[in-house]
Amino acid sequence: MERRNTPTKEAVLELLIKSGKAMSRDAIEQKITQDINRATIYRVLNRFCEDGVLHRVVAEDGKQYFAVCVNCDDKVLSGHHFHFRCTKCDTIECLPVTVDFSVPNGYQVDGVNCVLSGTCKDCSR
Amino acid sequence: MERRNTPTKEAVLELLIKSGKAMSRDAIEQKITQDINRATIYRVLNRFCEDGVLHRVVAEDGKQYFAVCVNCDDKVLSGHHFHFRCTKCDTIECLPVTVDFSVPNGYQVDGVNCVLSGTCKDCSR
DNA sequence: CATACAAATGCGATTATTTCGCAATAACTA
DNA sequence: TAGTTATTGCGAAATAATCGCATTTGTATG
Repeated sequence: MERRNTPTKEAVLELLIKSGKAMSRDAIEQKITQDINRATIYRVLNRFCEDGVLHRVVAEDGKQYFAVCVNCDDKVLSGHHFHFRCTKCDTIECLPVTVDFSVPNGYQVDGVNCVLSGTCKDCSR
Repeated sequence: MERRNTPTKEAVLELLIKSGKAMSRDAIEQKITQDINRATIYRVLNRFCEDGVLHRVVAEDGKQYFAVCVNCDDKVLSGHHFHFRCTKCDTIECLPVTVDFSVPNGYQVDGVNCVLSGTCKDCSR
């Protein structure tokens, strides 16, 4: 199952890089210039997640958001970090804030999904 | 809009207290003895959340889970705490681990939704 | 105890998100 | 250039959650 380069994949990735935020399938479909099928967008996103190109966040609205984590060089963002969902402008962004925790004995953590919600710095003025 | 006591509400709350975990509408409908309509369960749960009796968690599966936070006296659990979703037994529980963070200037946090996933202590042996 | 008002419920339909199967298309390799 | 197979489009389907509306029921009042 080797990957192939397609205009669709490139367009989705480029959009996510340019936006600098985490986007839902919905938002991607709206913002993207070309016409891509809904199911295809999901498949592209899921493949990118498998390949470690994107990471997936599930917000309190139950929807999946995908981000390319622009600052993956950043040591703070390379690990698990908080996400912030602005309920005003309805965007999700990666916060440069590491998620720190220690679980009780016997628990094995495989995934971390932390989303804060409220008003972002652009909307709070 | 004052609240009334009904058998339905009592049954749902009792089940959640007894379980000691966060349950989805689905799980509640399965475990509860009496026959309650799906929409009603959602309405009961939402009302309990409004009244501060339950708190709502959205897991990475995009589903809503409701917990009564058995240890609300516990100073750790009274505030925002991590939740743990076991992918083996598919249950969600409140962890006695506080969520600590400090957001960049300008952000105003209204909600916290933090879920760790993996294998719980019962399933990891 | 009977009555009236509004909250709560049941039911069916509806919206929204995500996935799946299958046929057609297109990217890569030889 | 041809063949293999990953990728896409399309329609259907699965799942979660909500909504409108008629009916039931809890509670306060006379």
